[in-house]
Amino acid sequence: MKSDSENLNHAFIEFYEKLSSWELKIVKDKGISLTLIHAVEVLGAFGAMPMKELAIKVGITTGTLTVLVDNLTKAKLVERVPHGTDRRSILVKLTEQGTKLFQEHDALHLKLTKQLTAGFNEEEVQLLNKLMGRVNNAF
Amino acid sequence: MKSDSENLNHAFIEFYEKLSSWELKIVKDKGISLTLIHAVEVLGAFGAMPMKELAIKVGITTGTLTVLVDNLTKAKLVERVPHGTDRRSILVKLTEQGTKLFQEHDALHLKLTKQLTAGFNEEEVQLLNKLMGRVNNAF
DNA sequence: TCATATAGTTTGATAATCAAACTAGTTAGT
DNA sequence: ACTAACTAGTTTGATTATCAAACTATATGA
Repeated sequence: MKSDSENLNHAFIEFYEKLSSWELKIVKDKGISLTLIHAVEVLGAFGAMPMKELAIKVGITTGTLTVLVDNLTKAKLVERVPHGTDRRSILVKLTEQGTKLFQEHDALHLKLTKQLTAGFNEEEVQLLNKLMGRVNNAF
Repeated sequence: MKSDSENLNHAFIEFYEKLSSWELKIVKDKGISLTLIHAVEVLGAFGAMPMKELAIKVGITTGTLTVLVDNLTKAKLVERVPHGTDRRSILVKLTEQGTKLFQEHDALHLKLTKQLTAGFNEEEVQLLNKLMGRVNNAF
């Protein structure tokens, strides 16, 4: 007999795996890489941030990020803006077009979320949101 | 004011992002790739399966998977076993050593899950498990 | 001031990945 | 039963992603 924690752990893993596959499929269809959309998602969710911070959040080195941001800049999705007080640092910021991409992607996520909770009533959605919020805060 | 679905959607995305970063860090520390551990996780969770099915679950082409399974085989983590009825097909199966790696990784996940739900009582863990189970089934 | 640390870039090498061609085996329609 | 169409997996050739380490410019602390 498995413990409650083990069951929840496997539910988390299953969710993560399925969401990974979904996300991978979405981005491949658009011909972009998972890392690229991940960067856009982070910038969309947290706002403009320095290279270093973005690299850590996305899970790549700053060297790799330099190339990625070069490409994103060429594609007019982000721009490099000077950091106010530290002249070594550079903020990466979504352009209008980049924000649009983020919002489109976010809309796809929302559609999926609604689909996944189609059998839920309002209270259940709120409850799950509350529990997941507590999980996220403990991260 | 955001709708309940939007809030839940963003909770899901935040959870996914954080778990991605966590997983990436774990595997980088071990010097293995995200795709490799993903394959091991899928095999550990679902059991032996044909190349094609594994490729789809992991989100890569069968060509890429051939190389990956070659490497995993060299590392004695998986083995190719004949498919019972279809001689074109090959099952990829975790070896004893591969199963051990899976279990070690799973233990890390469990530790994280327990940490994330440290503030939960037993009923809340069960409830979250039940809700996530319904979400996973709707995928 | 100067040594040390940090942010970002560049470089050179390696690993991951894909699409397309290929081989071997299966299935369906006649 | 034959053959055409399909499917599973591998190989090949090219491209892309990635890293570690060296490098430049700026910041910080003793």
